[in-house]
Amino acid sequence: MGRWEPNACGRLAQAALELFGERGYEQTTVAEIAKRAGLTERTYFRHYADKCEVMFGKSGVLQEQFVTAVAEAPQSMAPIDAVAAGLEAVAQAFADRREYRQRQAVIAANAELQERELTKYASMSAAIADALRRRGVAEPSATLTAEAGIAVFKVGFQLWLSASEEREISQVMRESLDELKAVTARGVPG
Amino acid sequence: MGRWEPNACGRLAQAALELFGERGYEQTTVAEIAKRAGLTERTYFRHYADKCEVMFGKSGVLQEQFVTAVAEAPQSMAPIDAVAAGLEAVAQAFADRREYRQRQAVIAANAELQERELTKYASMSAAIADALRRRGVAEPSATLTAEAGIAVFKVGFQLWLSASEEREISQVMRESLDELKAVTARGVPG
DNA sequence: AGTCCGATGACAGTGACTGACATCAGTGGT
DNA sequence: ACCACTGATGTCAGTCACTGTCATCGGACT
Repeated sequence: MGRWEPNACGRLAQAALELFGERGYEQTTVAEIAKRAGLTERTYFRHYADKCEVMFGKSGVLQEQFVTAVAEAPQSMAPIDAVAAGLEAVAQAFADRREYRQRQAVIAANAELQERELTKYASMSAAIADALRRRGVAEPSATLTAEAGIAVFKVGFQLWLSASEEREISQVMRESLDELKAVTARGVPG
Repeated sequence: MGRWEPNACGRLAQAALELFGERGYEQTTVAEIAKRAGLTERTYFRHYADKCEVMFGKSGVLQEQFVTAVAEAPQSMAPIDAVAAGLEAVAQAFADRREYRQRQAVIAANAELQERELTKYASMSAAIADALRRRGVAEPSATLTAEAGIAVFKVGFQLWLSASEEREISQVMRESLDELKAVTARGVPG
């Protein structure tokens, strides 16, 4: 038993999510997470760099999907439209809201987790900017377009999660992007 | 001597900046910072919540200036122009680049400090969105406009710091905002 | 059976951060 | 001058995140 049970990472992530939900992030020790997963504290830190990281296991996959979609968008597409393609691509990965709601509730309850989430978004933004640069987009346009895309993603994701009625996330993302385009439109009304 | 020396906060901030620059953030202990400031570790934590915070003393002032400018912009102004007024206002606060270059070099050298910097930006963004809402801007426009403003600030600040020739920061901010407007412009070229 | 390797356990240690209590400097009242 | 009061500081013990090191175990391969 114990040793050599498969999927140690997943068990740790599951245990952490449960415990953070039950008692809160700060009231949970890493030793407790490891114990619930049938492992030791030392082994926890061999799978996750710190106490936060266990909540962000899938963020790498998301980033990769986004970047790939941006990179593979037709060269004729404007940068902002390549980013839109990236948003469309990642939207496919989000299915049932329940999971994400539970997860976001845990993150919303703790400043340390929110801080780490911002880092993940920043990492995505940097990776997207990089993909845009490889498409020939110059600075500072690449960084600004990537930041705009992440802003749309953040807002769209939040809207999708908190909406009372179930909606298509890709639809929400498109609307959010349109909203951004509207508020940054050149002409000053009035 | 020792006790009751004035400006404990400032001495701690100065000591921290020096030590982080000399040996690096991770190679510096809070006890060492406190000692150089003529204080104890315990007193450090009475002035700053954690080891990072000592680097971000002035961020609150910056946020207040930005928010005030947004709030006081003429009601006839579009949201994005109120944010532009905020950018203009904070630009006044940045004088010599040397200070900021040293500071940003320290931050760039450590992930924990970068993470905290993102939190400060997020706090500014939330405060700006709040000011926009008080101007009657609805969601998600308020959040998107605020995020766009922060993106412009980040990019503009970076450009200003890294430019080879000395330039007016308010000018750089205006150009960055124009660039954002350009990349988010509706029409797809080609 | 013997050998090797990667994942885990055990243990000691550092440093960030906190709670509780004592102590000191300056202030104001008498 | 004396004394109470307040707020900033020092002291000390303790928790917990995180790390380095070495022993140990399970499985694969020969």
